[in-house]
Amino acid sequence: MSDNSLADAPASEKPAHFLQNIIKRDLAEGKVASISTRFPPEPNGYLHIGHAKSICLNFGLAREFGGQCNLRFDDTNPEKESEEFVESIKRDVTWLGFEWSGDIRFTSDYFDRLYNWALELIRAGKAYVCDLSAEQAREYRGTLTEPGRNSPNRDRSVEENLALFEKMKLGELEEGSCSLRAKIDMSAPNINLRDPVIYRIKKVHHHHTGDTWCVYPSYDFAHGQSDALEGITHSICTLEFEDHRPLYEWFIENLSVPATPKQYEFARLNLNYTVTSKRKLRQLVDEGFVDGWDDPRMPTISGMRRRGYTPASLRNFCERIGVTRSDSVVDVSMLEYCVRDDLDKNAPRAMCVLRPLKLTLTNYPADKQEIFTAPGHPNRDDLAERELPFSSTLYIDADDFREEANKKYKRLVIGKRVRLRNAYVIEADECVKDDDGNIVEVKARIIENTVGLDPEDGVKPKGVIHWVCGTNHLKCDVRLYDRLFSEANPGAGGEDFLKAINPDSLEVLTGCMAEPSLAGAEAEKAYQFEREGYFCLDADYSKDGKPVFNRTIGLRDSWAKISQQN
RNA sequence: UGGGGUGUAGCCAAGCGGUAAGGCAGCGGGUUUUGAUCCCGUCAUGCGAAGGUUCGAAUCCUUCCACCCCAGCCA
Repeated sequence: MSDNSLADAPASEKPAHFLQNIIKRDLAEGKVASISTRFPPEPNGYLHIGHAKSICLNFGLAREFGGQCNLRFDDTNPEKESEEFVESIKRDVTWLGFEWSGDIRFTSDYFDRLYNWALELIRAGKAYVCDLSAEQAREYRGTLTEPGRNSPNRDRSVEENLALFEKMKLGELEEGSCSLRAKIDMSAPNINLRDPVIYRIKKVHHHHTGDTWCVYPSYDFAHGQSDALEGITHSICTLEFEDHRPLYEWFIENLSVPATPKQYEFARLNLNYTVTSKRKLRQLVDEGFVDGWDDPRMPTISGMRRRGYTPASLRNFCERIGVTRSDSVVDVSMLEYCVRDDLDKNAPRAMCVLRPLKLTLTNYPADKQEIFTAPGHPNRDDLAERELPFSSTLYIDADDFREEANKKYKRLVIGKRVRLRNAYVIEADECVKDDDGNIVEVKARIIENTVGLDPEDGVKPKGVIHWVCGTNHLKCDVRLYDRLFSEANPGAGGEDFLKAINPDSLEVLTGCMAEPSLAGAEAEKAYQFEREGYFCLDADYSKDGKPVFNRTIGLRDSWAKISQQN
């Protein structure tokens, strides 16, 4: 008879999302032999957490199904694009852990072929040069509820169109004086089909093609054909492009393209208490609300990297939020969970006192020093142990001492005991105050024979606090970050999103004291400062030999809730 | 008021005619030399609403409602 030994539920796998299902079906039905996707950023800003979702999706799908994924810079608008952005994007994709197939692609590499396809359209009578100004074109386009009217130039001869387009290309016509439009249907209910502009004159230097061109293709004209050139099978974009799909398909059907890519849309990522719009992020940078695109408070990939987020935590986050077609706003706690999850498992532990308070051990010889060893991680023995110097003068965190407190407070209180992490149990006797009544020193006694042991008298300490040696520690600054916006949906209801900026998003602590082992900290490498949170050295802020640590995220803090209730 | 989409818990999200997965957050408890981690429990008589079909509906049909996107020579 069968037993239940195998009846345990198989590790429940994440259910496939709609794009995985489409790909499985296409592969099974033989529609495609293998898949090709692409991540197509415009190099006009730094990548943010929303792009991470797209990157994980496109590269992830290719990896999962044994296909390929290209990195393509969609650089059809030289006015906004630059090499700086190209470089940052390459760095971010690589850092996230993905590798693009073959060489990096640029839509601008296809400008010649795109131009020829424009000629093909003109010759077929499916495109024309329109002399309407931008304002006039808007009037002719109609509205959401009214059909548009045909441009007066709609029926120009092929020859004339060819000649005019040639002049556009040669730079003989002024910017804005005319454009090349696809001849589709000015009364189409889908406004994108009302004779969309496919080429415009821009006498602008291009970061990749220099001054070769003074006409540039529009996104709609360039994207699908670029996909076709690269043999992209599944062209994945965000929901707002859904209305463009008929146009995408119109070009593919009406042009002699080498392949027939298909477009699919998914919902972009929204995170509460965060803005994910290049325009807004650029504004924060340009107007000095943050230190730059990679300010640790920014939701950019470079900012998060500097803050201490790990590639694995971001990938895991993108995996957990799912891929659907419904608009959604993910709670930041989901992201925070992912970083803590990764860092808890992998970050070596260390002690750092953020707000030092002198602790004198009155029964410990002033000339004595011990060295304790502490594990690198409470449940991993593959991480190196650390050495902790100990002497009669120590520093503890000011928050960890109170003259008196109720029983919920499990730290140091006069007359009570507490465990110094990895060292002795101590008991506080008195504290010293300055003229203003501020506590400046605590005097305590060690309880003998309590390193690794409970007190022999049976009076166990209720809590554990961290500390650092008074004579042998590393001085450092610590930057504590809070959310950049104090409203869940910055800019909601037509408000200026800048009004939702959290004035306390940054707190710089100076005079912090860390255990000596942290002297060897490397930038971006995560440490858990025990009882505080996860931190990493910031190479840019650290100068003059004084290390500066960024707090990636604090530990979950159930004490905060308890203490606020009282 | 045209076209295109989307509605399952506070948030994300499975489900595709057989009686509401999972995760995050929350709440309760246990372990603990991190008030962390970890572990256990709890959390939708309900699937935007109302009708209808069916033995049976989140799943099918009808109507309605809400929200998002589109009128750049931006992407």
